[in-house]
Amino acid sequence: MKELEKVYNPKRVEDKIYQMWLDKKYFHAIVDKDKKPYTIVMPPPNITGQLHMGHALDNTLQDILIRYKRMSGYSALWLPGTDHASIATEAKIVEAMAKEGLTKEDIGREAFLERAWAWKEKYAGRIVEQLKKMGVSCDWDRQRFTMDEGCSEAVKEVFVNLYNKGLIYRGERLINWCPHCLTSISDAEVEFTEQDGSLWHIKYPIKDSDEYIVVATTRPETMIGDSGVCVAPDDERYAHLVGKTCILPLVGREIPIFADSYVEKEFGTGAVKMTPAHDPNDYEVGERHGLEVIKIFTDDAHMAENTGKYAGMDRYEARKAIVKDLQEQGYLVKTEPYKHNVGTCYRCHNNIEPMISKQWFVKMEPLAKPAIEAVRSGQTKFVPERFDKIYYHWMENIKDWCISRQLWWGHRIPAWYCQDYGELIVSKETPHECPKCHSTNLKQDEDTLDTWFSSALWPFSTLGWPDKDSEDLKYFYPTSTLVTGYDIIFFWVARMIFSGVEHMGQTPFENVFIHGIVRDANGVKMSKSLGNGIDPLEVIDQYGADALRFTLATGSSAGSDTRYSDEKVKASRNFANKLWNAARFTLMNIDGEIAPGLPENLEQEDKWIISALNSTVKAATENLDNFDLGLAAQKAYDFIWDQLCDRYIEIAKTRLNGDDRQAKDNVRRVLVYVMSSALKLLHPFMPFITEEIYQALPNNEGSIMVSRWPEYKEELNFEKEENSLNRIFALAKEIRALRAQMGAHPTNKTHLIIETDYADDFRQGLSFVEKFAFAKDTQITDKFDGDAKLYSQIVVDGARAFIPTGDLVDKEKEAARLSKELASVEKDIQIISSKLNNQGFMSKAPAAVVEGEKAKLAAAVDKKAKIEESLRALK
RNA sequence: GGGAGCAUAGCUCAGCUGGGAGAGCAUCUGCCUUACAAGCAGAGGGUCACAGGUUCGAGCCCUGUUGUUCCCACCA
Repeated sequence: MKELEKVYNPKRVEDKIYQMWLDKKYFHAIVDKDKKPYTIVMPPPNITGQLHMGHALDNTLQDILIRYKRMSGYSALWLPGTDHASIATEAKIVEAMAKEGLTKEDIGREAFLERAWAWKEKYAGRIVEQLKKMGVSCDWDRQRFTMDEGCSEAVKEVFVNLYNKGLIYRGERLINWCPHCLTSISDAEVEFTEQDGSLWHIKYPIKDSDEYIVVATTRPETMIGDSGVCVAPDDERYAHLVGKTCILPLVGREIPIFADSYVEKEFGTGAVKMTPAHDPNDYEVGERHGLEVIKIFTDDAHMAENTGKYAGMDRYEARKAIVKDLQEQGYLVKTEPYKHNVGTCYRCHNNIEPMISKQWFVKMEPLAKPAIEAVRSGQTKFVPERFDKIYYHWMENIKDWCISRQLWWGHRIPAWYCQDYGELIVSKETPHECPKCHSTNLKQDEDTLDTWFSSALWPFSTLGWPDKDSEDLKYFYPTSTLVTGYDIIFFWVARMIFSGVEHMGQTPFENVFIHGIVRDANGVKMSKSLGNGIDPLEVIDQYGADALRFTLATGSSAGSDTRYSDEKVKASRNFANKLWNAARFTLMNIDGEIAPGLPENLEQEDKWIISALNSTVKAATENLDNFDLGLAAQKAYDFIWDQLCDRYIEIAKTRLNGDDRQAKDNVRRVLVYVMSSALKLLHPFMPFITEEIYQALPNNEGSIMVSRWPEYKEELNFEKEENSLNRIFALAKEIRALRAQMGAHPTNKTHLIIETDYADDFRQGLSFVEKFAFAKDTQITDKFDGDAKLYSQIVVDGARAFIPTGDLVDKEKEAARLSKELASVEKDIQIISSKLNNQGFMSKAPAAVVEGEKAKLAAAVDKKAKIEESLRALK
């Protein structure tokens, strides 16, 4: 006999088991031609990151899938890694240096990178250790980093390939500039937020005239860089001014007035000042009309030297100063409050500044087309499906991707400039001389690449690409499922798809399983600034990793957000404890060896539980295959708690406490069989506790995580036994309800007579009828022949129970109860009859449904008669 | 401006291809029944947002309305 602690203690179990799994190399996937591969690449967490609920959810879902597939006989690879997160990491390091009074420029690029690598060494480990606490079964031997040698090789290969195909180019464009991070960012990295602002109406005098034109703007400070005023072509108010010149107030520059359909007459004054260097729309219009591009901001969003008296001012200081000057000089017509959307940096949330700048871009259209086709043709499927629309919309309207960043931490752009004649050399290897002029005076481009440029290659760069002979790549690519949040479909998923299609000729994954975000108990998004985040590690410390995982898995469904609350985790923890005690019971009742597998002779109740297990296996497996992970978990939960614990274990006690050695042995074998299978079903969700219990059970297959997933078997369906047991449970339930109403104490056992057409079934289950109904001296008969007046009566489908009123006496309550039952059954009869009398129903409903209704009616009529009889007896 | 999701018990959410509404938590009652009080037994509680439509039959399908959340676009 083996003793377990009375309460499950995850802390004692989790680390020990995780280490065992590591030692046994169970997470390590091998290229096995006899098995089918199943591959997941982990969305690499940032090295700046700490484990948060988003990671917890994402990794729980991945671990559930990979464990399920591993147990189902796949060579299951879950490939982990971390992301260098250039902009976020660089910001952290700059911040840390600032505390020492240092800047990047003070220490130089090389020393800075040394610090960055040191940071990586320290913190990449931290997030990995935190992930392990979740119980993730990823192949740590294959762990990768976006800036490791292989991934860097892939980045260079891709850059050079795309450049040679003309899909990467360098040019001056209007880009999003973050004055705080001091780098360009891509369109996807701009977040628009609504801000309170003003719409200033400003007079621009017409040259050689007393007239003026009034423009409306939200950004008066940019007027210093204005190079035109634009009106709608069909605007009669301004038709006479088109082609004329106006004079820029405060500056005195002469700028043209022209027409373009971009302008809408109805908005503002119908006249728009044009600042091509600092507004994306103005830039486009400016291109069409050959406007001068005058850059007036410095990189940190101060007024540049060419802005005269405003030079050196911050952009918002300058705004105040300029508005004041305009007002004093009589150019300001009016100011109205105006709410508008302003682009902010997704990292630091400062207002971005559109700027004209020379950057590197990926030409997107040729890449997007086949990537759209990959999803349209079903090579990659989104789960849930509706996310494909979001994907299409983005891909179809995609603009070129600005990939260069003015940062040091990242993949340096593999481009060199000949300092003598300006020749551009793009190459994987560092060139020694200029191919044109043989000068050795070469300088590498200072910029690095967008972090997402390397993440985009993750599904194949981690498997050995660009080495096309890599065994891993051949076997594990394309990967099976990508699990990620809807918030990075654009940043990451879309870019992986077009990269996979372009460089591998094959989409990177069969399925993209999308989940939502974890919100707090009030439905508010968890965030650092709000301080409403919950630390998964603290939750694990308090309730155990299994409880957290189970909560996240059952609480979330594909594509939807989920709310975290302590109560939910507590409920999961209670479930773990329930399971633990079921195991404790099982082990307490086993001493010595027991034979493996199921016994020859199965009792009615054995068949019932086996059959119920069998159905659960089937349903839960289907759920897992459909990515309904929460449903699968719920089914395992219901089976374990309601069927196994509340019923079968109670039933099993009869034989376990009896004297029949053979019966005892049989029930033990069934118990162990059912318990083992249930543990397996639950293992992907609660890996630690299931492993701990499984290993304590006799005849186990070693570790549960490499055991065989339970299979549905037709020969284990026992419909008859399920029906008869369900009848027994129903009757016992009614009796318990009656007893509760009468306030009968469990030790107050009652005499019981059961009148039923299923007498044999009830006789077989006699011991647990008595157990569940708190009865003794039970008689089973097909015809009751006592004096009904002396009994309380309980009626269910197919059976009637009689309990001497001496035991339970309140006749009035009983009459009320029976009357209520009668009313309910009468209502049933009425509804069913009206259906059966409905011509349409009879002629159009499927035969099986009609038969079902008829059977229901017969049962209800029978029940009604019995209740009426019982009521008469009461009087 | 365009698009998507959601609306079911007090709360959080299930509800498969249409066949008489479920769970957990919370509430109330009674139980320390030798696996488990992190438990057991019982009870109450829902016009399935609203209005139409399709159907023999609608929580589920269709249309519209309202509320709510989110995504995209960015009219200066």
